[in-house]
Amino acid sequence: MADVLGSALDKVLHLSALVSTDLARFEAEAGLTASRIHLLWVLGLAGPATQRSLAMTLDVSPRNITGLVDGLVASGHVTREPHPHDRRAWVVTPTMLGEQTIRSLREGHADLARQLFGQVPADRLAAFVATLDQTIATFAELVEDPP
Amino acid sequence: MADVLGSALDKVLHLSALVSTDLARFEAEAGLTASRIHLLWVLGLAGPATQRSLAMTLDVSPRNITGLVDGLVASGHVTREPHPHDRRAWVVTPTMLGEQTIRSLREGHADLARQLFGQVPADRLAAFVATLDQTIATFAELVEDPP
DNA sequence: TATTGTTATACTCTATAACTATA
DNA sequence: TATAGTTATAGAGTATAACAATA
Repeated sequence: MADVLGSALDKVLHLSALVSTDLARFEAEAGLTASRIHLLWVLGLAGPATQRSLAMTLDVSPRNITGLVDGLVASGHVTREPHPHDRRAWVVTPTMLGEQTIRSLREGHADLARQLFGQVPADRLAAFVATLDQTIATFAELVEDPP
Repeated sequence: MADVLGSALDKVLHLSALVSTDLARFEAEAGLTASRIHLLWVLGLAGPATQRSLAMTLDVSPRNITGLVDGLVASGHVTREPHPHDRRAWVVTPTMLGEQTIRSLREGHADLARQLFGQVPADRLAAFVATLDQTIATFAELVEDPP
């Protein structure tokens, strides 16, 4: 009964943990960490960004971004360019290596999705996604108006 | 097309991230960290355990367990008892506070599952769980026999 | 000789607070 | 006065390697 509900949640978390395992393989191969990969991913989505905007997007302190960008500059994945109109700010831009990493990140993500869900019939997959949507929406309501 | 597949994966990860947010609230309330909560959770599932077995279960170094247990002893959630038959080993056991924390952890988990999935019709939930099972099984095959 | 756990050392992620340079 | 980022400081999680005590 209520067991089915808990089991659904457990399985979502289990799948998510498995995907994290897969990411860990990528981390090892690329010599990066999860946080740095996350930053690169965001750069790939939104393009070059100031550290301030990265701090907001990643929901992390500005000081933390300094450290992450330091690491990515050292490994050659991004550069810090002067901001064209604001001499206080830096613009963080992926290098060619960074762009390449972002591409393989995307490919890995798409491959994994294809492998995981490719065999699921279309109607069942649609229902699956709809249930996820409903659940995510429910969660948003909970956060706004806790019981 | 392939977009649906990626979207399914993204949404699983999104829901998982939301659940982690919820856990963060618990962390703040209980004055604990995610790693220490994870250790307590495992103790709740399997009962008192040696540090060695905790290291294997949590897939973390023995040294790391020393630190986590140090923290949980300091906060009064667990005790280190001498192992009855092996004088090298400690047995980590929840205190009354630890047991109480484990209980509220379980309750919070069950509440969340009920809130998230309670409004989903039974047949749809069953299909959801079946899709998760299939996906998790697919992943296990991938890991054993990478493409 | 193998196992359990700790000390030593080091790196990353994270935060807050104080500060500099610039807007 | 407010904002962008860095320096200073601190704590947690993580790892490997060397070591002690015990099996």
